[in-house]
Amino acid sequence: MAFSFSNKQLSELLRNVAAVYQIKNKNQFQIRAYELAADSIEHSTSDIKTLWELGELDSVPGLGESLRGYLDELFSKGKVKHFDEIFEGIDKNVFELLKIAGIGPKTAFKLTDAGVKGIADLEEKIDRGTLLRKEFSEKVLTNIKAGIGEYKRKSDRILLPVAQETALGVIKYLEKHPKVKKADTLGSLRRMVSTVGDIDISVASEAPEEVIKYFCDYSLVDRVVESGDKTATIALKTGLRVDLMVQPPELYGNLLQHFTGSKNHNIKIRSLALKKGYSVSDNGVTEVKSGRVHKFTEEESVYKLLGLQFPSPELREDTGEVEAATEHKLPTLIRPTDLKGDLHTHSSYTDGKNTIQEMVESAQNLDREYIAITDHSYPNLDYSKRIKEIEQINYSQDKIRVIKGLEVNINVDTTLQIPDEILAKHDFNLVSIHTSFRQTEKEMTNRIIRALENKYVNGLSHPTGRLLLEREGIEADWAKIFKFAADYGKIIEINSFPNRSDLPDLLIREAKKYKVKFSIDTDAHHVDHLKLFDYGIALARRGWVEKTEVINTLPYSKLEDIINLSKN
DNA sequence: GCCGTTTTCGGCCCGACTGTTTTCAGTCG
Repeated sequence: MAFSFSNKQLSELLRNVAAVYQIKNKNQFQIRAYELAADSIEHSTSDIKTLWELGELDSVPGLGESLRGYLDELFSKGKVKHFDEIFEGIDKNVFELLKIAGIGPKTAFKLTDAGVKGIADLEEKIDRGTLLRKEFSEKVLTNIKAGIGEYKRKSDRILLPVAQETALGVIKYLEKHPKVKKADTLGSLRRMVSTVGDIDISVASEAPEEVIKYFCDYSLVDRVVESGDKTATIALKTGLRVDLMVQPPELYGNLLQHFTGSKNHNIKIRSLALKKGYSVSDNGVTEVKSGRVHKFTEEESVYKLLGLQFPSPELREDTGEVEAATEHKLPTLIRPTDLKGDLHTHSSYTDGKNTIQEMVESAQNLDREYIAITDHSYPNLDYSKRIKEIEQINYSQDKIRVIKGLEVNINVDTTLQIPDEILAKHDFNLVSIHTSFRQTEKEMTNRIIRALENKYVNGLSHPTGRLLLEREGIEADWAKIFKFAADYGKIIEINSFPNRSDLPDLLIREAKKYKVKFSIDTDAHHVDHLKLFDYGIALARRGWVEKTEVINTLPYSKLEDIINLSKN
């Protein structure tokens, strides 16, 4: 008898242990070990329980002998005696209160100790004034109350384009100030993570106090959370937080470097720097012995001083890029200008908003060399009419080639939604899952591989089927699917649509190991969507993808060799 | 509690801001 725990549940459990250790004033490095293990599990592409079953837990970084032992106990007995002892005397409401910004483990503990039963109860007790006492001053409670308000207004994370739009508004406002020399995004936004929790912005200026005051006066501000000499945080009316970091222009490179990488990237860089005798921060790179400070206007110089190849922001996640940069073996990442055409788009024949003609004209205006119109496999569709229309467009002009494509549903019984005779009349057929997302891993893997076995099928689109902030992706044996795709020349799509961003970056890295060929597509359902390539490119770069691994970097003439296009 | 091009012990990234703090703890990124 074994007990099941998802990666998310496991990382939450370890984070809770870390929180209680903080309350109990345990060794800070022990606390960090638990947090690092939680991060590692949360970001793992493999199911931790499956790894445990295979006896491969030691492949997970951050899981040492002790933690592997605890997980072993957890999976076999359903609980861990050591953890139960740790949690003894700790009200479980502590963990709910931690969701409020500004409340950490110690404050959460003090609040539950004072009888608080959760977030709603906390708000009520603050309003009634029953919490006011020495350890919770008026100011502290006002701050917490504002934090609760923001928690209720905002969703956990927002999609990258939404964050970018908000950030652009702030940056445009900042750039109007005469003392602002430069302004950029930082953090997860600059790394182009598909969902973003808050917005970080950098400014180069000789007059930080003036800029910070100006920032706090931004029209969409709900409240100023904090503001000091060189940084400030505001909460917008939407509940979203914006952090500002200011440094003089001669330290702007150091600032960008300090606040772009993930927490673990930064820790690794600074540890590595220490071994070389440097202390790295946004105030410069200091030679520990002499105290000499290196200031840089460009962040490239920081990495150069440390003897590292420059890692593009998208790579700075501590997933091997620091090691690769040490050996100067970072990949040459694909760029937006490398893409020659789009291989996944829809028209008004199915659920697209524009006609084929309109889609083609827009694609041509965007300098695409080709576009595949891949409408859904609706059983009642007039396929001959659609094919004829595409052929006529190709006949009438030679500026852009239109590829007759389809996006075919894979039925739950592994068959395809339409017969082979229809597929055979098209030049590019993608398959995808649009129903029954919750099959077992084994069933789903079989379903996808059966579909890819069809000789008329060229590739798999939006492979995991995830919808960010809405729906988890399917469970499947990706290693098996990637191996099959690589062996039989089937393409795995990187879907640019921001709420899909599918494959996820870590699975792209997995797929690369099997030498899978990708396509980067927009999945456009409207002419405006044809511009979404940048998000697919960003995702591919986060997955370390190079130009040569993506088939639609090829010109039409070379593409024909790969997908056997019929002459039309 | 983890980990190793200073390996099985002794280290473990760096700093800003707030509150009420006269030197620091808590929180955050």
